[in-house]
Amino acid sequence: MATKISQLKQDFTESLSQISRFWGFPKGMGTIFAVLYLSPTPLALDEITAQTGLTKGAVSTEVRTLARMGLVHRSSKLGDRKDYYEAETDFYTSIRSILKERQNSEFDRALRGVRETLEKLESGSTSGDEAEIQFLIERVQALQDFFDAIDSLTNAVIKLERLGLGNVKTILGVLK
Amino acid sequence: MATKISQLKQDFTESLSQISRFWGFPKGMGTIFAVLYLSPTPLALDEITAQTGLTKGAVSTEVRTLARMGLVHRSSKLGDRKDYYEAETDFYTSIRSILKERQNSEFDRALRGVRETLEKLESGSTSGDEAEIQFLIERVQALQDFFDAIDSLTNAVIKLERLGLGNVKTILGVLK
DNA sequence: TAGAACGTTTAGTAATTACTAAACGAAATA
DNA sequence: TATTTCGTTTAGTAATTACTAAACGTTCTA
Repeated sequence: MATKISQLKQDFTESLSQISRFWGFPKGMGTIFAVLYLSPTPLALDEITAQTGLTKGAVSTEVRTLARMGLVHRSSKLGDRKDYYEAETDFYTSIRSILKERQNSEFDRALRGVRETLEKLESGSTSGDEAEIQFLIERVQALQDFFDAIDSLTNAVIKLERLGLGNVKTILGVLK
Repeated sequence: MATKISQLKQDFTESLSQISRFWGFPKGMGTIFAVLYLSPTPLALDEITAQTGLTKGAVSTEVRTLARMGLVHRSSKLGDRKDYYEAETDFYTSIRSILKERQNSEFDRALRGVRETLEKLESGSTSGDEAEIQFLIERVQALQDFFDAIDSLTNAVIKLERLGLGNVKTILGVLK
């Protein structure tokens, strides 16, 4: 027996909401993206509110952060005051801008904190038991190295044109 | 002028808390890990509560999820009823178990949801405008491909012995 | 067997986050 | 200039999440 399109869209939207929430983004963000992603044409704010059940306010703010992350694009029609939004369909582009976005965040400040701890320890300006200081240097250094590796990997991904299956297999092959 | 060790530890711990929160884990989890990570010896539950300011209950539950993720290890001393915890220091090991952990989660269920949507669309059992169905198939398929790529990459990382800086540079070189 | 020393669970609270409803401002239209 | 049509902001509420305090069960010790 046949499934209705509307039902499928709803299921899909629900799945994307979950995924969004899982990655620490508001559920509504996933919902909005899903609706835009399944629309062949750009949608205006009101149409989004209608299809998601969220309020104008919520859609307004969340669609803005989606745009900042590069997951949706804002456009406008001549002689039409409305803003229109459409989903980015190239995820390799999206992932790059998301990662970039994250680089200037709280996260980066925290990373700097770790680096500063390390620098202070190494500069010899720390008072206390010498053996303990040596131990701390080792540990913090190891963590710092790890962060650096992640950072390199992130930058690598940012620079990639496409993160296709072929490339992934190449990576595996090289490293094995 | 000299910085006190205790001050440095506190700053470091604060940084790790932020990082933890940023990745969607409870702040306290980062705090606990930091305390363990900076300790040369395994710590008992009470010592952790003392150094973090959290309560026994909170430490008990959070240390358990840390253990499940492979970020800390539980041990015990002979003739001592206490549990002792120490931090995993090989982050490449940790990251693998975190990723594994995540694979059997809500997230995976959501992914399956997307795949099902695609299968229903492709099976021809969907009622509705044919052109629209075709459009939906394209879109959902593209997303599915993306997820598959991510999945491959994740599995690749899981299989890696070490994700050291050298390897990352190799990846970059190969893909450029 | 009573008591102490553990870790766990539970029930409730505090803090955070996601959202709503409504006021608002700016731009277009009458 | 008054009115409509848009998007944004704000102030408050609902829902979720992180945590506390205390009861609890178990195992060891006296």
